[in-house]
Formats: sequence, C-alpha cells, structure tokens
Amino acid sequence: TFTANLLVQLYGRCGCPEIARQTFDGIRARNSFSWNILMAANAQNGHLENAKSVFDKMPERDVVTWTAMMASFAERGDLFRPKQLFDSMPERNVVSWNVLVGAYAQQDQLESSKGAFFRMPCHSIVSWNSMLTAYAQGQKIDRASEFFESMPQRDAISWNIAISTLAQTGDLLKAKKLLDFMPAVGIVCWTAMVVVNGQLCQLEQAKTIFYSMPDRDDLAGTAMVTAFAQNGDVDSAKAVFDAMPEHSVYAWNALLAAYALNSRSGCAMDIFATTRRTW
RNA sequence: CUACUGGACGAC
Repeated sequence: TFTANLLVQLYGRCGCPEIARQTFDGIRARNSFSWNILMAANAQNGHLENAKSVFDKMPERDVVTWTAMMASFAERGDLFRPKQLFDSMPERNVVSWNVLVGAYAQQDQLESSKGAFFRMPCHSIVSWNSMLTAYAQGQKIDRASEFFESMPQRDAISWNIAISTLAQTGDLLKAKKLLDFMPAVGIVCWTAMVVVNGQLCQLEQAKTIFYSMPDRDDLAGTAMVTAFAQNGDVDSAKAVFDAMPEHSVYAWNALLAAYALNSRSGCAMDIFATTRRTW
C-alpha cells in the first residue's frame, strides 16, 4: 500500500490521473492516504468534479481530505464552497485555516482574511506568509510592510513576498533596501528582481542582477530572455537562451515571444515550426 | 506515503 500510494501520487504528478486511478483500483488495502492522494491527483490535473466524486465516495474523511478539497476549490477562485467545507468539517487544523485565509485573499476579501487570521487558534509560518500575501494582493503595501515587521518569525518566503511586493509597486529603492537586510538572498528573490527591473525598463539593473546571481536556473534564464526582449534587445535574449543548459517549453515560448515582440516574425515562425507539441 | 504561502514564458 505504502509503495502503491507513491505510485498513484507519481502518476498524478505526471499528469496521468487515469493511470493514477487504475493504480489505485489495484490497491487491495487502501488507506486514507490512498484516497487522499487519488483525490489530489484528480484535482491537480484540473478534474475537480472527479476529485469531488472521490471525496463523496471515500469511506472515511480526515482533516487532510477536507482541507485538500477546500484548497482545490479555492484554487479555482471559488470562495463559497471552501467556506462551506470549512464550516462543515468535523475538525480543523492550522492548514485548514491557512487555506481559508488564502481563499479570501484570492477574492480580494482582505478584511475576511484578517478576520480568519486573527481568529485562528495558532499560526504557522505559512499562516503569517499567507496573511502577508493577502495584504500584498489587497494593495495595502504599507500594511504589508508593517505586518512583515511585526512577524514573530520570517523565512525566505516571507522576505521574498515582502521584497517582491515593494518591487512590483515600482518602489525599487525600498525593495533594494530590504534586500540588503535579507539574510541569504536566494534564486527566487533574484529572479523576481530581474523580472521587475526588466518590466520597469531597468535593463542594466536586470542584467547586473542576472549575471551576479550565485546560480541561475531555467526560470531565471527565461526571465532574463523576457527582460531583454521587452527592452528591444533580441540578440542578447537569444544569447541568454543559448547559454541555458536545458530548454523547457517555457524557455522556447519566451524566445518565441521575444521574436514576436520585436517584429522578427520569421524567426518566431521558425521556432514554432521546429519545436514539437508537448500536449 | 497525502492537504496550505514566494520567482519565469505563453494563453485566457
């Protein structure tokens, strides 16, 4: 069962919910993990109705079941059903509350997010980060900064949220100041900085950040390709692309968009013609 | 072994 569960999960992650289902059907001694994983495999591949029917059919539901179902609806922008599930679940844990905070935030109900956050019996670092994100999404930048300052703990994600929030509002100066205080700036944060600098026509800054980053991954490379493209430098975009060790669909899309944006439709068409469909 | 928060392209 243990191993079979892993297999179900694997198929779910690979975008094969049908095979996940078949594997699940072959498990003799299913446990709550098996059911929860099957449900997630459907939800994560967009088959929300299938996920719901698994939810309805399962013999036992635990707090993970209820919370995962809430999260799946919330991800689709539904607020009503997550609320309903939250109210009817037999028990809630900190994750359930976190999902609720996020569900409100996603529907721009900042006050409700706050209400839930301050009503929850205990907070995890994810709770704090979710609330910080809620302020950011509600465009309450000053509030977000205050909240960030008041947090009892901060992890790399908290810093990334705070810095990106400032940067995305165009306040690169404040963002940089905060960046100087961040204990260990990682690839996620650097990439976010490349993106905003590119968007704000700060190509030199974007370049400097990109080339001084301690390491670069595919996401960072894709971001830099786009930053060059947005600022009219297709050749440099191509150079960054060529320097990337691997080319994902995302990277190809970025290069294609780079050509399209800079009126090099011939090159764009070439890429379109030579890449293969991934679906 | 399962559920919640942060970075890239495109589409909407």
